[in-house]
This record gives sequence, C-alpha cells and structure tokens, in this order.
Amino acid sequence: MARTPSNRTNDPAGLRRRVLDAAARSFQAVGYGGASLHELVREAGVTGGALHHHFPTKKDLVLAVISERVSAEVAETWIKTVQRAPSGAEGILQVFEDTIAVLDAKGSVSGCPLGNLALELSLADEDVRGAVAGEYAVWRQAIAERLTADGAAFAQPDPDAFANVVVAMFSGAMGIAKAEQKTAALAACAHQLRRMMA
Amino acid sequence: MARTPSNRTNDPAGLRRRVLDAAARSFQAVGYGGASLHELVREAGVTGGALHHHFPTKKDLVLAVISERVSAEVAETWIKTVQRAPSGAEGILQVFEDTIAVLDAKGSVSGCPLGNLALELSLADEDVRGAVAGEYAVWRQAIAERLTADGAAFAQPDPDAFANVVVAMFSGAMGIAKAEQKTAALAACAHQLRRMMA
DNA sequence: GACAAAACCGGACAACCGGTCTGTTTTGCA
DNA sequence: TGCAAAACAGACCGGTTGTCCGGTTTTGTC
Repeated sequence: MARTPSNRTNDPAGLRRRVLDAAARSFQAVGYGGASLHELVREAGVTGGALHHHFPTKKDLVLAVISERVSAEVAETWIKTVQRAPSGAEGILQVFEDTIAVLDAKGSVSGCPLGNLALELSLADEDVRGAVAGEYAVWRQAIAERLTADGAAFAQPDPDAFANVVVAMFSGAMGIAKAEQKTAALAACAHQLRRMMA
Repeated sequence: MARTPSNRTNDPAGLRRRVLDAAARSFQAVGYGGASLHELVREAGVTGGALHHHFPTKKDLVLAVISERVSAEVAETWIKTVQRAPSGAEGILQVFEDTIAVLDAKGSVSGCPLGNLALELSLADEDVRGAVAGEYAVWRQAIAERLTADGAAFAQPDPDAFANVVVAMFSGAMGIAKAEQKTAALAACAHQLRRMMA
C-alpha cells in the first residue's frame, strides 16, 4: 500500500558495529542482566528486527562483545602497552598509572569490563565463562611472555604465575575501586608492584 | 467461614533468618539481578506476604544480606583467622590455603560474595555501594591492624596500603578462579604473598 | 531484468518480574 | 478478657523482558 520510497541502504557491518558499541557501553554501565535490549535498540538507533538478525539472542550479543570489544580493550590497554614499554615491569606500572589517571580524570570508576562480565556470568553460562577465561589467558600470557623475554628475575621460576598475580591485583583493585569510587586500591597495588619488580 | 484450625506459630526471627539464608545463597549463585523473589519465596518456604513484611523491597533484602551475612562471612573467614594466627602474615596465607582447599574439595568456584555484589551493584545503587565499601574497609582494617601490631616490616610504611594489596589480590584471584573454575590464580597469589612477607 | 538470499522493519507475544493489596491469624499487653 | 499491633497469607497487577514472526526492501548473481 503506502509505497513510501524509503532511501534505505543496507549496511550490515556498520549496523553490527553500532549495536556492538552500544551493547558494550550498556553492559559496562549496568551489567548484562541490567541491560535492556529494548533500550539498546533505542540507543543504537536500530530496529528490533535488525538486532535479532545480527544477534538472535542476548547471549550471542554478549559473546560478540567479549570477543570483539572487551578483547580489543585488553589488547589496547594492556598487551600493547606491556609489549612496547622499555621493559615488562615498566609496562605493567604504566598501565596502572594510566588507569589511575584516566579514572581520576573521569571522576568515576565503572570497573574492569572483563571482570564485570566474569563475575556476573561465569556461573550462569558455560560458553560465556569459556570466552571470559580465554581473554584472561591471553592477557596473562602476554605479560608472561614479555617478562620471560626480559629475563625478569622477579618472575622466576614461573612467569605465568607472576602474570597471574599481576592480573589478579589489577582486577581486584578495580573491583575495590568501583565499590569505593576511589583509586586508592590501584595506587597501593602499583606501589607494591614497583617494590616487587625492582 | 472455612475455619481451618491452622497450627501456625509466629516466628519472626526464624523466618527472617530463613529468608536471609536463602537470599544469600541465591545472590551468590545467580547474582542480585538473576535472583527471583518468587523463587526465593518458594525455596525459603515462606509466603510473599511474610517476605514483604520483613523486607519491603529487594534492595532492603540485599542490604540485610550484606550487613548480616556477607559481613559475617568476612569476619569468619578472614578477620578471625588473621587475628588468631601466630602472625598476620601466617594468617593471610592460611586464609588463601583454606580457601583453595575448600574450593578444590567442592569442585566449583562461585566467587567472593562481597566481590560479586560489589561489581554488580556499585554503579546501580549508592546505598548498596556504601554498604559494600564499608565491608571492604572493615576487612582491610582488620588486616592492617594485625600487621601493625606485629610490627611487620614488609607492611611499612603504610599497613593499610599493604592490606589493600592483600584484599585486591584475594578478590581478583577469586574472580579469575570463578571464570576459569580453577584455583591456580589463588595459588599464584599465595605463593607471591609468601615471598613478599618473608 | 528475474530471482533468491540477505538485510531490515516493526509490532506482537508469552513469561516473568518486583511490588501491592486485602484479609486473616497470632501475640504482647493493659 | 479485650484489643491494637505485629506477623503472616496468598492472590493479583502493571510493567518490562527477551524473543519471535510475517512482510518489505535491498543487494548480489546469472
């Protein structure tokens, strides 16, 4: 009937990207359970049909967010920095300092994206849990590899275990920082790490 | 009309306790958002009216769980152990080892109750955030006080900062352990702490 | 330019949620 | 013993959720 000409243009990749961006932001802000797909549709400026076409279920969406957004954030924030720094130790400290600076500037702490999803969904869904675990492994391995390449004495005899400690300190401090809305926990961990890696 | 004799007996305290127990278990298992009050009513064997009488809103319920259950768990698991151990350092290590043993025996990791609620609700509700932050403060302070009393050299010059590191390591390692369903992260942190506190 | 597949539209739907309401029973107290 | 308040019962409601579906439009291909 109403033959509206409609100047629509299909852009699957772009639409998918917009949805993923909005979803990543929403999950980070209110969590997986707290995020509403209806609201997501509204914020991303897409239709329900389009959302369902690209991501049939909410679970599909969060899996994509993990592997395409959270993963990239870990790579950008952590892996790249650790690899490019003069030494692994300096890279690690730099990430802490950068994070503290960003959070202080922003004035609020919304937590580690990976940690948020890890705690919320690890027990609820095995696939999500596996995806999150995979990201932790990549994160840890990047640190361990750099420390091994450095021949870092403090990481002996098990660089992977030390990397585990670094990741645990960061994740834990981010959680405390989120609850207290202060970066003191991150600063304390950075200070302790500096001692440990001297 | 139907004058069923009904052998009901009012037991406000007991009913409240049952609700709180079920709620703590449910929040721990599926999170705050994932927990259904209808299901809670069913599991706890109480009625909707009774639940509403004792806890008018879900928020009231989680606040009570934090201050009466999570708090007690922190006190039992951490504070008591650290205070009674031969030294603060030994107490800290013992908590890690005990936790690892319990989780390995149970075969699954459901995470740190405080951390779970902290990440899920800190941004959503200011009152809950404050309650969680208070528990973190108590936890940290107990460790710091013991280390100060010990005159622990490794905690100088700021025992509170070191306590922050311990709490961050534990929380973070629990999160990783939850995602990986392995206690390796906890073991790595325990090992590192043993070094640091030697 | 026919045609099938992919992309997109927009609303409908059943299930479920937290919270409310009215009414009944028990209990402490005067 | 009377009585108000607390404790409990259980049905009920409006709103929201994730998901689905019948159509329409665009796009690549022969």
